[in-house]
Amino acid sequence: MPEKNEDRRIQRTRKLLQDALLALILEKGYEDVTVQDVIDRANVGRSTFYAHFQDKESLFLSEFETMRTLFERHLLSQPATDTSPWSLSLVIFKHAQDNLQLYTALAGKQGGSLALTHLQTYLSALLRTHLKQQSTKKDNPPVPPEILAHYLVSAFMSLLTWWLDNNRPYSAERMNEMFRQLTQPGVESILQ
Amino acid sequence: MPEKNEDRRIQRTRKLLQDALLALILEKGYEDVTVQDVIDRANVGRSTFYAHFQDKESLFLSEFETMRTLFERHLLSQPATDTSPWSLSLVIFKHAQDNLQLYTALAGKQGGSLALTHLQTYLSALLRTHLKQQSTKKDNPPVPPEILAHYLVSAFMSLLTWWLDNNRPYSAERMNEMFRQLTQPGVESILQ
Amino acid sequence: MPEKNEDRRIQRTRKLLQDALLALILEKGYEDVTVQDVIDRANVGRSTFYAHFQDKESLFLSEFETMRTLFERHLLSQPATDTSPWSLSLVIFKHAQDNLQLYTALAGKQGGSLALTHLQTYLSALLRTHLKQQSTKKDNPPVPPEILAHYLVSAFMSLLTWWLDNNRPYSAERMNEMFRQLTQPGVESILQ
Amino acid sequence: MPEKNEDRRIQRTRKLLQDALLALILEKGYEDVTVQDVIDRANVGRSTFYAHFQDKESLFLSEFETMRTLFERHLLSQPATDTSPWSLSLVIFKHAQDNLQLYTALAGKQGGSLALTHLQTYLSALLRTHLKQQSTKKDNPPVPPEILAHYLVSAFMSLLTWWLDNNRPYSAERMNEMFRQLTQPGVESILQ
DNA sequence: TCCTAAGCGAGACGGTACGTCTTGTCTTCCA
DNA sequence: TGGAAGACAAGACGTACCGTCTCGCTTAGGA
Repeated sequence: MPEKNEDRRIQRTRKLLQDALLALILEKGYEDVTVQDVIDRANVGRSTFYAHFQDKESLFLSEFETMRTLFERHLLSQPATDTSPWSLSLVIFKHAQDNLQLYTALAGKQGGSLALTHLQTYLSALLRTHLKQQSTKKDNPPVPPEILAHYLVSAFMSLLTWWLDNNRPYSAERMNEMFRQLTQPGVESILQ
Repeated sequence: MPEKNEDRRIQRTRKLLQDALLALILEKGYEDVTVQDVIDRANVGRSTFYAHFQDKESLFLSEFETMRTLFERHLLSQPATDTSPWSLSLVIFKHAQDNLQLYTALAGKQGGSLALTHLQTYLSALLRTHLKQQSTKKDNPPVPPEILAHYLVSAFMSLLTWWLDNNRPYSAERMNEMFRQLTQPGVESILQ
Repeated sequence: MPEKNEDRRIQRTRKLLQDALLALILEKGYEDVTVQDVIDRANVGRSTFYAHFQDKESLFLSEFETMRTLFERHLLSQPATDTSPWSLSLVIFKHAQDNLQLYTALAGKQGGSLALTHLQTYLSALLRTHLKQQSTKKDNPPVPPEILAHYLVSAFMSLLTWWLDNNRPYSAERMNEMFRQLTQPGVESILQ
Repeated sequence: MPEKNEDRRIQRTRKLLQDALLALILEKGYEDVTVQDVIDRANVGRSTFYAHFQDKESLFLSEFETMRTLFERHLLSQPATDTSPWSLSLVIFKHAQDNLQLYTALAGKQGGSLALTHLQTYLSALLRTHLKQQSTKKDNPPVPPEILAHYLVSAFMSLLTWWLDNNRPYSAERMNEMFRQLTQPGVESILQ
């Protein structure tokens, strides 16, 4: 089922724009990149940019979607060991390791707060899906599930962004081990 | 030694601008507020704004400084019970409760990510000061102190911002108790 | 020797474009019509337009040529009465009457100044041809022939465009009679 | 009655823009001048342009108003000889001679058709005012007054623009004499 | 009491980025 | 193989903010 060539041109232009933005974010940070910068870098006309994306934010979010798609494909290809948050977080750390530039541009300090907000939302949803079966054993837990999820995702993201912003001095596995050591005792004491 | 009237006028103008920004942030979010909005609200001339602050960010950071000063005065007035992170966090939760509008504008979702970055930096420094004496007992801790501090501050801030953004359904004390339950077991297992 | 079908298609496309432009000029004026408007109206691809005409102006001038060709065919079919400017102008008034839409779109107020310039040039040439034999009797006429021709054509066009833009309240013959009454005395006083 | 300095700044900027447009029209014609050209030439910010004029056309019309004002001041300073159209036209020819650049940019072939339309309207009104007392002696003139005025103004303008576009080979007085010789016999034959 | 310096409002200004619009070229596909 | 469809580069448009500036008015505090 071959794509139309026409579609291939469109995809090529989209990719040019996405790659240009990615490179520029790493150079000067998301906020400082202008649409003009992007189209100059991508060698693309101004109207072409706006034919593909509503604005800079839309382009940025399309990168986020790219990352999400890549990640979910990766997740499905993994042998399902268990459903604990810490096996999920390990998959993410490793995926970030393998897609370093993309993750750094999105979640690193150059990426602005936009992706972080979306990442928080996405990971919360993922965590909820992942933990479906592990319903709370207690009827009245000392920490409401909503706060628990919020906390866990924030804690994970703080380690992930620290890692990306500090040239990854530890392996993905080591980072995940730290994450587990910091959060597992507290979480388990609450869930029993 | 009374202040000069001239100085009083200056302070008055600064306050007009700060209050105007604060109100506007709560109305439409930091990013969407323009300098024109601020000076219209404060009934101040454009050049007056720039005589007092370099730009919108400077004005915003001056609010942050206000909060920091208020907080440190409050901290010193507290009876020093212990130096654990969780007694410090309780003081902050309570101070936020008492200065709700200020904290919401700065650390809430309307405040943008700017204050959060500064808050992270400030709290990390505060935590380090607070924990000075509690040097790691282990020579080679499983989690480096830098990461530990980063984690703890992030976890705290995630609870604080959640609380501010969700109309504070729990008391400051209850929030702090959750924070302790979530983080203390992990932290102590590392520090022994 | 029948035309090739291919040629007929080409002529058909040209006509579609010309008719589309004509209709659009009458609707919103030459200046406000865009190439996109024309090809939408003509149901023609963008590249097809540019295969046939260099730009909007070329298409417009092709309409002008159409009018010119039609007019000259008409002129030759007329019995040659005399060669005075006022018998020529009568032929034009009558031809305009018979090709109202075309003349209105080109020479009316919707047609922009482009056609008027060309019309001025064309009519000046025509007038010169027509008046060849009537060389100036005076050696040093009080009004140089160039100015005389310019004046006469402008005066004629002012009546023609007024007539087209005001729903032709008088007959072609009556308009021509006015033109003669206004201009003939002055012209003859100069040529003696 | 001194103007405010503030107003003087505004007038200065307006003049910079008007002069820039005038010069650019003479260089490349009204249609080819872009707003960017004007603001570059005037050393003015883009938003400043739009603070003063709605668009290029507005700026152009402000030049027209300048010309009109200058002309009317000139007209009032003239000794009122008689009220015939040909004494009025002489004043215009002479005023054009004295304000050559302005008239050339507006009414010359570089000026586009915009000014000509306005000029036609303005001169028609002026002519009507001038001829108020000379009511038609005939009850049913062979040429309606509306057409007569339209014709007379067009004929005048055709001589004026020819003169400006051809480096004024004759004096203003000579041009006006030609205008009179061409038009007066016809007009008087109609009005008796 | 004057007067001189500073704070201030008002807002013009140059500059830059935005998102929209139109042009003329180019490529791809289909009948 | 010609034409429909439409992606594309180029660049002008009018708008929105920014940070600088010039101008007068007011209002002290020192002469």
